[in-house]
Amino acid sequence: MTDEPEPVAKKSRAPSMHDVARLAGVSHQTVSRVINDAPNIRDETKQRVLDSMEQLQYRPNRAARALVTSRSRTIGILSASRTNYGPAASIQAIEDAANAAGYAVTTANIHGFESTSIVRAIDRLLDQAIEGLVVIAPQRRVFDTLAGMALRLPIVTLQSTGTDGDRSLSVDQIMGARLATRHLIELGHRSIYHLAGPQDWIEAEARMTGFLDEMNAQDMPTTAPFLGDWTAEFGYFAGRELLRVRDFTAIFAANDQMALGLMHAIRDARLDVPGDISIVGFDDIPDAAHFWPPLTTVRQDFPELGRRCVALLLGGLDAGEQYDGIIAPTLVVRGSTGPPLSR
Amino acid sequence: MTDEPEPVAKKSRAPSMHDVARLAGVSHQTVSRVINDAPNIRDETKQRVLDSMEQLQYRPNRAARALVTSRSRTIGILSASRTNYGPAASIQAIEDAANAAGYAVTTANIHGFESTSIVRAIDRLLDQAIEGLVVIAPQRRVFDTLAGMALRLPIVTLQSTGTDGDRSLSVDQIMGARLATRHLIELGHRSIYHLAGPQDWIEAEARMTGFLDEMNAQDMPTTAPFLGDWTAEFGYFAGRELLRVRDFTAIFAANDQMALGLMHAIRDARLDVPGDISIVGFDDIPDAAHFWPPLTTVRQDFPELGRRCVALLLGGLDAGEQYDGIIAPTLVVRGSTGPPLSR
DNA sequence: CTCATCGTTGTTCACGTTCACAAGGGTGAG
DNA sequence: CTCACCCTTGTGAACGTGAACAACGATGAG
Repeated sequence: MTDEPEPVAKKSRAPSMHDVARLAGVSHQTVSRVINDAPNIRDETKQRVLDSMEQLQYRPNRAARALVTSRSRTIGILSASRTNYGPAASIQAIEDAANAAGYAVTTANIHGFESTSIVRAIDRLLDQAIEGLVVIAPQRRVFDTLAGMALRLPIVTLQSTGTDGDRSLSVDQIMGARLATRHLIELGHRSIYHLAGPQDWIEAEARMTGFLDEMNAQDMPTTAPFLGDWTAEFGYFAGRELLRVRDFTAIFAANDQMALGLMHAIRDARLDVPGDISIVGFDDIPDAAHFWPPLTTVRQDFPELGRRCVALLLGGLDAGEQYDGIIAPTLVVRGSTGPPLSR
Repeated sequence: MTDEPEPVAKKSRAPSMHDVARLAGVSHQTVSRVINDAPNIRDETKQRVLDSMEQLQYRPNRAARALVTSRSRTIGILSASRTNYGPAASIQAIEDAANAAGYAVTTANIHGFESTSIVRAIDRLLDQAIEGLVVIAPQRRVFDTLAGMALRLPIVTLQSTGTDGDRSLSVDQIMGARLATRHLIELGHRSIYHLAGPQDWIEAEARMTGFLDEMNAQDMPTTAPFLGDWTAEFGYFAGRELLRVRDFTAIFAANDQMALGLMHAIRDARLDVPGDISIVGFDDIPDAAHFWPPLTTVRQDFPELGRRCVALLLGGLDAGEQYDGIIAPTLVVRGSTGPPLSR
């Protein structure tokens, strides 16, 4: 009888193509054809295979496929400060678009600012054999490191100025900054400050450029921008510093968080926004409409950015093609801006 | 001589173990041993192999390794609303901890509330052959779906109540809610409303439970909580509705965003926070300290949560072990709460 | 001197899939 | 009737790695 050496214990391994093939009475290759829906399979055969797959709860083994095709079907994202709204929204959009195209996504976070951290992050992505790379929230240092590594990969950078050799895709930061600045000038402000982002960030640089361009175009005097770090905390600190001088009637902050901190400092000084000082932000994070006062800001369409990003990357993977790399931002006027009262 | 049939054109394929082995004059198995630092390798041999790896810029092929070991070394994260601060911070912490342990991370987003979306998301993770699953921002529906699928995987759920059969790990939501509620009561408030999160969310339910527990413990009358959707937009809407009645002096909002919207609505009604109405939030997002007024809220230590989560999951993968699944939250008192004026 | 043992290295196979090619049966034209 | 061709399916090899086992030389004990 040899009573059941392994009656049910024949488990542990997941069913493979061969198991499906055996059950369906075909060869493993036929199963493969069904999966990759190749032409020239008899309908009845195909159905029998599908039924067997269903019955066994079969799942293709991604590793085996990657091994033989030497394609990982994975996209890597290199990101910094992903708890911020912009990067988070971009990542989500990229993931969704990539998934829809049958690609998986891996992310690697950069901490701090040492270049070893950057190299390690890229290394982890390469270990995953990514087929394409998206760089979010790029800093000069990241680009330099990337250039030094001479990767043989399609790379798309988000939120850059679009002036680099790599393919890039971005909301037009310069135009956004000009919109914000022009809005303040049209309201009658003559002395406008800019609270910029960290110097290393391409995004911050572009916004600063946009600010200066517009100020110059309108023959306005400019002062050196204040360099911040994107946080509300810094905005608050910067506000307190700036208010010591108080020779301005408006501030254009390089993002919404810093604008929030600024408004906090201004209120602490018993001044009014926008009565005494107008504030403009950048990003239009979901909370911005409910700040006090509701923040005038520049809206970036992050989901659209993510979608196009994947289209560009995958298009670049399969074949070169045209693309429109610039997305126009929109100015959203809310309560934090108004004409200067005193003058 | 057979002079070099393909002198330089031998490209395209990445170098494999065999290439390294040939260069070092050893067998591929020796290379394998060096990589997995097995014992009993002569130092000189090891060094020669390392040099060859360096020279060829060799990277182990993860797919091949996964195929033969049938271990993907990948952790899956099932998340919803990841543009919010809490989930985003948790994901980042989990990734970092997982990477440090040599694991990769894949995420899948749930959109909307249809269970097909949940199934698809889990399916994508299973396609990646994940070895463990982290569920962030869990909703009842997700758990039901998960239970129905009977996965043979270690699962850790974040931010749940800890009452489920699965291993879970969370900041103690009930205690956090009680802290917030007690704070309001101690200030002298007698009529307190709760603006809760979406009904389906376990997290929202726990906060509501904490609120009701504390109110009952102190013999306070309670009214039915208002059910929201986590957004500032909804907080604003809810605020306008609640102000029609205005039979309360304080509101405990289930997260900071909704608290922000509430404060916006209160200001629009020409009322003062905290003079007329005190507001408490939950999460302590980085911006909360700069809201107007700065928000009293309950702080959750998301990074710590992520770290412990991975420790638990990986501990669970390798061997069962003890764990401390509850992290205590902290009440952060700021300007949005004070004693009731009128009474 | 011989044999067992240990440290070090090599050989062979298996993992689950796709690719290249072959084989078999049916159909139509000459 | 025969041959060429197409449609459908099967066979065998290969991808890069790790596991099991074998082999080799050196060392030490008897």
